[in-house]
Amino acid sequence: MSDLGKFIFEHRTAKNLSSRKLAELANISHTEIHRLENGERKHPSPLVLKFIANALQLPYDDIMKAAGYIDGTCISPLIAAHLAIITDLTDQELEEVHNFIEFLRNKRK
Amino acid sequence: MSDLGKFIFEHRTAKNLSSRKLAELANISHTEIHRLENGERKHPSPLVLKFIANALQLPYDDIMKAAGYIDGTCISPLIAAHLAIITDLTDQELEEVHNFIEFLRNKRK
DNA sequence: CATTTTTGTAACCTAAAAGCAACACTTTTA
DNA sequence: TAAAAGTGTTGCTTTTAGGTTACAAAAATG
Repeated sequence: MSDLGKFIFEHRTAKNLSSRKLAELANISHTEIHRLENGERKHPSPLVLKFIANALQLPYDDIMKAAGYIDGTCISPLIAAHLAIITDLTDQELEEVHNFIEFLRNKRK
Repeated sequence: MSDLGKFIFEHRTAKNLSSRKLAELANISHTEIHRLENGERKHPSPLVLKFIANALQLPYDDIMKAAGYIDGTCISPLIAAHLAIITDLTDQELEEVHNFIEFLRNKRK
């Protein structure tokens, strides 16, 4: 079973939804749900993934990640702006920042 | 012209590439480039977008954003991990981290 | 200026995504 | 326990993404 298949199946069953019921909520065919869960659909369109994410009340990015369409994590533009400060740092510099934060945290106690 | 169309056209011409040349680099047909730039393709697959991003030497997330497939900004898992770390810091501690980053940046020169 | 070469566009074709309908099997429910 | 509704699965059909070829206009080269 594919990564995306597991993702949909787990969350669907966790909500006690049949494939038909999920399909109805997502406004797609139940057949498509079945194919996605069984890895028979190689390249599903982001649109149907969005419908399914909405129906399952899950973040769109999560299902896109499960489908292998994006890697990493998506964040809001607001947080991204604050984060932009450190985006030019090297991995080693990030490591130093990491240590510094640990130092700050220990200083609390 | 669509958002994605503008995106591809601007970056292609900025690199002095013809649609045929870009298509060759991306291993897709030049017709598809044409259709994407003119907004004739409603739902392009993320796969061809990835090919084009690679050919144009641009981040995959940027073209996905232009296509409307993701919103917000995508960050690497590494940076995401560091972001998770600082969520519990106080404003004053964040200020100290900020200063520390400035210090690191100055140390480079 | 004539002739290649490049470029954008359109017509046609193929393959894959997605829907429709029917099928067997299970679980309700009266 | 028999009818009915629900569930997973499988052909078949429709639609659309993407490729191949062809063609006309523009640009380059002699």
